[in-house]
Amino acid sequence: MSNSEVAELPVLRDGDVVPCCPPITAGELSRADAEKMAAMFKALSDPVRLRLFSKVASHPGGEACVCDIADVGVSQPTVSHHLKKLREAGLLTSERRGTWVYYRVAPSVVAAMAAMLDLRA
Amino acid sequence: MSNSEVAELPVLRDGDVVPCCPPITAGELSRADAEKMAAMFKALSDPVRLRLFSKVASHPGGEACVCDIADVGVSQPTVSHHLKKLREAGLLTSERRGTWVYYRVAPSVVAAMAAMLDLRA
DNA sequence: GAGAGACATCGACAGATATCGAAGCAAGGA
DNA sequence: TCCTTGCTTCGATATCTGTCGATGTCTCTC
Repeated sequence: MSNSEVAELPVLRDGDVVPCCPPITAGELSRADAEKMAAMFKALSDPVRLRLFSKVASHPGGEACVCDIADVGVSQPTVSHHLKKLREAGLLTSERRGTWVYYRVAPSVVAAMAAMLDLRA
Repeated sequence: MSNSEVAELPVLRDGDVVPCCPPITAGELSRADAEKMAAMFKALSDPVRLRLFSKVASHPGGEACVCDIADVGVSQPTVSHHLKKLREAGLLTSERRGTWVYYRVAPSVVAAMAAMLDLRA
């Protein structure tokens, strides 16, 4: 990822919450809001990331270590790469406990995306 | 319908409806479902497309002609390119009436995406 | 400490994507 | 019929993205 272009798109740190953006029917999106929202959707725009995300989301206890979800048909570095993207988008958080790293869903961000898509015309 | 391995990702024609995919917490996503969902999210993963979409969605009457929404900071061919992507993803439909082409939101597809994001842990 | 296992980062590369100018096509008006 | 306007398609190009093997870092065990 090339550093610092136009939109600063700050990298989210684990645990951050983004209460982003009005429903998409509320009016024209500002450029800044559009950038934020696009970044979140982009995080879910890859089949591998989507499968990783759903594995975490559906895992008992609400969290899963990488070893539990890594079987998605790509190499281990690629899995790590995608998990990083999901983390940076604020969709997942990670925590190291001993040997393993556990991921869990950051609910508020996903809820925000769902709210934006709530059409209710 | 569950035949394809490599997921041919058929281009959607205007008016098609995709009743796609279970909630993301319901369990692991199949490869095919992940491909479908990723294609929809990818359509909204660009700031320009997001702004175009919100302009259509928030336009009085639920539809807008290209001339009404084309001011998003990129050239007119680029606008057309993005509208085509949104059409192919099933998020917008288009109809020519005389000189102008009108776009409107395809609600069912967007509702499907919102449903998938409905966490309800 | 040394070794092993679990993840992350690095470097490289093929394929996809966004963007533009130019050209094409359709519809309406002079 | 020709011209203008609205929109799409085409061709070119710079940039981004997904993927992998190799390597680095952390932690636990012996």
